Amino acid sequence: MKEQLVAESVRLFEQRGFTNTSLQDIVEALGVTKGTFYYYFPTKEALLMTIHESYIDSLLDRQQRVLAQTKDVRTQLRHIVQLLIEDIQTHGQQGRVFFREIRHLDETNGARIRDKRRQFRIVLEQVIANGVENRTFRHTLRPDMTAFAILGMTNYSYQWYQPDGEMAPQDLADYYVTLLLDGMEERP
Amino acid sequence: MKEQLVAESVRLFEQRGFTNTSLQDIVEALGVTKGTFYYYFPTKEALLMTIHESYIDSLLDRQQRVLAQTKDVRTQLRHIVQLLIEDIQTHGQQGRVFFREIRHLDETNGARIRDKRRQFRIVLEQVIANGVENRTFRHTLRPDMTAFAILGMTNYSYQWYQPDGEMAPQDLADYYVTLLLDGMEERP
Amino acid sequence: MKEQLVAESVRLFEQRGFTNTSLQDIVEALGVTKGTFYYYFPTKEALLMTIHESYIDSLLDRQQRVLAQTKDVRTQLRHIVQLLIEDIQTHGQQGRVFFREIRHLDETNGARIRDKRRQFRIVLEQVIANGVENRTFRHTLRPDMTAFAILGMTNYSYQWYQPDGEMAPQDLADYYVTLLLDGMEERP
Amino acid sequence: MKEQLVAESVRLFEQRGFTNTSLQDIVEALGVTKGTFYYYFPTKEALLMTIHESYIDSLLDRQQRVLAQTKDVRTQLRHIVQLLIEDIQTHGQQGRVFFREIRHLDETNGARIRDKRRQFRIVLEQVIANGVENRTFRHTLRPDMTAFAILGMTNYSYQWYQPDGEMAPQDLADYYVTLLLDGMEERP
DNA sequence: TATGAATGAGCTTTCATTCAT
DNA sequence: AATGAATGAAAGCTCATTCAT
Repeated sequence: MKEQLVAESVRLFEQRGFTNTSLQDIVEALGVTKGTFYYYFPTKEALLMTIHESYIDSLLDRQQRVLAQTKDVRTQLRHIVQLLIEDIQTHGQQGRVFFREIRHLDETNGARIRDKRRQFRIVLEQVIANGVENRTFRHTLRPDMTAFAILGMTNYSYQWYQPDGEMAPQDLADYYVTLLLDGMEERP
Repeated sequence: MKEQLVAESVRLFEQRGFTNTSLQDIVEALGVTKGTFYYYFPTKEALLMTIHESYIDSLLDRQQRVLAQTKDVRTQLRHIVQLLIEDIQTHGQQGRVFFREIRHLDETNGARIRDKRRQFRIVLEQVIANGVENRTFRHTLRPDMTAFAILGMTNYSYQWYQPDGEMAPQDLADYYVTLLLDGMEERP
Repeated sequence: MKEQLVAESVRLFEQRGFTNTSLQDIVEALGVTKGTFYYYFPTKEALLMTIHESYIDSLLDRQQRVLAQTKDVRTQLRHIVQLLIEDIQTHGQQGRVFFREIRHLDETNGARIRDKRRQFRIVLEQVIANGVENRTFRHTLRPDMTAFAILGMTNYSYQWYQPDGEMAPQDLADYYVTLLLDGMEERP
Repeated sequence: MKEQLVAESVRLFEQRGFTNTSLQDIVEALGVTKGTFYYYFPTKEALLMTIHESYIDSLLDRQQRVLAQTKDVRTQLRHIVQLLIEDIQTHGQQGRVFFREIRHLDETNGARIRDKRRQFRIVLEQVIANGVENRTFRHTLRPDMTAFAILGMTNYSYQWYQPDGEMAPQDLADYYVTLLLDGMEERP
């Protein structure tokens, strides 16, 4: 039941937004009553927090596994981008809720999630910094802003990319990595 | 008065979000009453629409001016990125409201804004396509996804970039353009 | 309207208690809507505070006037008892709400009201102390506990005394004062 | 378990009031579940009734024993006052709940408790009436109103008297009895 | 004897909106 | 051009109670 509540909420939050989805909407969709909801969650915000935390924890976890797999920074970068893009297919709704509704967490919870997001970004920065150091990446690269650029690119995909269209997630990820590594400019 | 209402709303919407800002909050901040608000706007959503439309119209307008200035695609690309990044300093709040609250427009208005956003993107795509055609950009480039990548990168800056920090908007824009054109990889 | 809301609330709170009276009950009794209530009071508790404060302020005010009228402690005592007893007829409902529902004020408001109640008691203590000093009252009298005794006696009247019965408020007050001054014991 | 439920409830009802204490609060404080509660009590109100009835029955019982001990009305009066005052130390919480929450009993139960309270008062009235008849007490005394006065005095002590302070319960009882018998006035 | 899941009615509060003035 | 009183629908949340196990 708790899982059903989470699943249904993700669906509705993604469609209508957190504030525009009432508890009534959620429980009605499941054919239960509001009392049931409050048996499992102390507040509506706690439900949102559950969604956020499970999402970011999963990302962090998979990011760590990527790092453990290989020491090659190009491959690490590629896998992190893949991880994010392929996630759209499996957890797109949850991701969109995650990126959009963080503002509705209370101070404490918001800080906690932002902290974990920062962790993810810092790991990415470190990968880039390592690549700069071992001369895989250009020495003029700034790891921080480059990480922001990559995350902007991938996160935005949640808004427009349809994984069931002509282009497979893997292809989009590859395209982005190539774009990032080689740049736009034609070279002889 | 109408302008004051818009200005104050932008401030509040950015801080607390559209749904979490009540009309009461807005009019109280200006020391007027709700009646006043309804003299100038038929609904709360109409106010949001005003904010959205003025924002995107201004962007489209400036984008057109960029295109008129030069025919060099590299320069056009550079100026479009600059336009978006420098906008953070002057209209950051409005921008964040724009990116975040579009969902609260009604069907008609939402469609209209999305349409104008699409226009902006398509122009960017066209610039890229032109660059591909005249061999400035790599022939393997996909204009659509590349445009999305650029927009993701720049839009995300609204979330993290502090224009009053160590790095000037112009610098960030330059960094992004270089990153886009040259890529990350070290080349001999 | 605000006064009507207060008046009706006093009636209902006295009958059913504060917690058992819903806003719905109050506004329904007046034929208005809940919105109307919240136009005049920020919370239900604020309404209760209004009732409490107006009650105790009135008592304190009348107590001061009693003190100003005469310097004779016997008369002062008599008038304070009269003040409390006669109040049952005019403000019995409000009084019962006052004695009963103070617990439902929040910390700040509760403290404020308790403070004013204490003031009333301390003035009474002072009257008694003065009487002891000038040998009107027995030198073994303890002003504090005697004041509590008097207040217990009078306050309890709000629970059982029916001012429209055979005994007029003035008579009850006189009876109590005599009992207090002379005691129960038969003396030759 | 039943006794634990009662004991914990008394504690909580006294602190927060009957309506403001949820069953959840009670069972949580004991580390059991709501089902357990409903095994022992059919309703929340039944629990309140148990508290009331055990309290008043005990008072009535002790009052009867006082009467059986002596026929001297002065002593009877003294012992009844002592009984009530000393009770604060041993059953203050229960007493405060008793005086405060009777309104939350349903019609039948409320009537039953009020009836027993009346019994207690009537016995007290009878003691006074006997004293008047045998000229121990003044012939102008009205037993009914005098009983109310005494009860007001003693009951109010539950609100302010701290039995662990400087004054022992026995002392307060003695002080009150002396005040009642001798009055406040200095006599040569 | 006790649990835990679920109910449903009711609660206080919020808020966009209306409208006579 | 602006006010202030009022509305009504809906929101998040609480809680006594039920019941199969």
